[in-house]
Amino acid sequence: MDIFVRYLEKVRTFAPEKVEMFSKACEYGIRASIYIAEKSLLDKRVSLKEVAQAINSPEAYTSKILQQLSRSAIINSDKGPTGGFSMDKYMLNNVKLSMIVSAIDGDEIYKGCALGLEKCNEKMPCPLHDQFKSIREDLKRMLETTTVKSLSLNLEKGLTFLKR
Amino acid sequence: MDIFVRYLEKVRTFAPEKVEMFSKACEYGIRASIYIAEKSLLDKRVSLKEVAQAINSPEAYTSKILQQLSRSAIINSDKGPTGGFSMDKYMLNNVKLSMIVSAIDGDEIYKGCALGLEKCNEKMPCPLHDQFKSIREDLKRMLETTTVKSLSLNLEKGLTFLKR
DNA sequence: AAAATAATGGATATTTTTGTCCGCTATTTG
DNA sequence: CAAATAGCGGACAAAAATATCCATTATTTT
Repeated sequence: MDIFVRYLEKVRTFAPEKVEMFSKACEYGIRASIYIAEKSLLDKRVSLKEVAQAINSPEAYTSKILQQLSRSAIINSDKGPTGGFSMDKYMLNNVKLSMIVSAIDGDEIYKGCALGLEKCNEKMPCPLHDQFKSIREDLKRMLETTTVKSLSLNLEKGLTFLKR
Repeated sequence: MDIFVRYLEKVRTFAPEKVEMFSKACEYGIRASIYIAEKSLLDKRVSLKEVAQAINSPEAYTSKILQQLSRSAIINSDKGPTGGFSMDKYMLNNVKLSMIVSAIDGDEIYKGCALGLEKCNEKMPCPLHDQFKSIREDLKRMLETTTVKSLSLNLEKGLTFLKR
C-alpha cells in the first residue's frame, strides 16, 4: 500500500494539480459578485474584509478582483468611511454571469478550441470540434442568461452557499 | 487609440491570460494520443520527435506527457532503434477521451464544483450547482463515450486537423 | 561486443497564476 | 481641518504550470 501511494505521487509530478472550469480569480469574482448583489438588494454596502470573509477568499487578492469588476463597471466602489462595494439597481437587474467571466477570464472557455488550436473552425476543425460544439454553446447560453440577481436571491433564501 | 490599448493592457495585469477547458498538458496528451492512434491503425510506431512535429508541441514537455500516458497503460513505449510510441489493438478499440483526461488532468473538470467549493453537493449546493449540472454531465458523457479511435479515423480521412 | 537509436528520469529554468505588502488617495466624521 | 476609514495601485513574493537539458538505460543493428 505504501509503495502504491508513493508510486501514484511520483506519477503526478509533472502534471497539473487541479484543473477547473474557471480560474481561481474568476471563481472569487463570481462568488463576490453574488454576495455583493445579495447585500445590495437590502441597500447595504459591503467592505472588502466582509466580502473576503463571506466567500472565504484571500483578502488582498480579492481586492484586485473587485478592482477589476469595478473598472468593468459591474460593481461600484466607494472610498472612505461608510464606503465599500455595491451594485446599483440597474446592474442588479442586468448583470449576467457572462459579464463577470469575460471581465476576468475572457471568452476563451466557450469561444476557444478545446484542444488549444489557434485556427480551429468549421472549415478546419480540430478532432473534438463537433463533440464540443453543443457543450460550449450550452455553457455560453447558461452564462449569458443567468443573472447574478437570481443567484443572490437563492443565496438569501438559504437555498445555496458561498463558503467551504 | 494608443492610450486605449495601454489602458486595456494595464487593466488585465493581474488576471489569467488564457483560461481553457483543459490544461496545456492535457491538450497535448489528447492530440498526441489521436496521432499515435492514427499511426497505430496502420501498424506504425512513432517517435517522440514525430509526435511533437505532428501536433506542434514542445518536444521535451511532450515527452513527459507521453511517459504519463505510458505509465497509465494507455499507450505503449519501446526503447531503442525502431522504438517509439504506439497503441495496441485492445487500447485502440477501448480508449475513451475520459481516460486520457483523468490520466493527466484528473476528474475535477466534471466532478468538481464550478465555484471551487470543497463541499458543494445536492444538500449544500453552491449558487451555480444546478446551472452546471447538465453541462458537467454532458461533458462527462461525451468524454466517456468518445473513442480515440473514432477521432483518429476522422483525422486520417482529412476531416479534422491537429496543428496550428 | 560496439555503435547507434530512442525513451526515461532527475534536475533545473521560465512563465503564469495566485497571493501579499504597503504607502497613497479619496471620503466621511468630529 | 484633523483623524479615521476604506479602496487603489504598484512592487514584490510564493506557488503552480509549462518547458528544457542532459546523463542514463534499454534495445537493435552492425
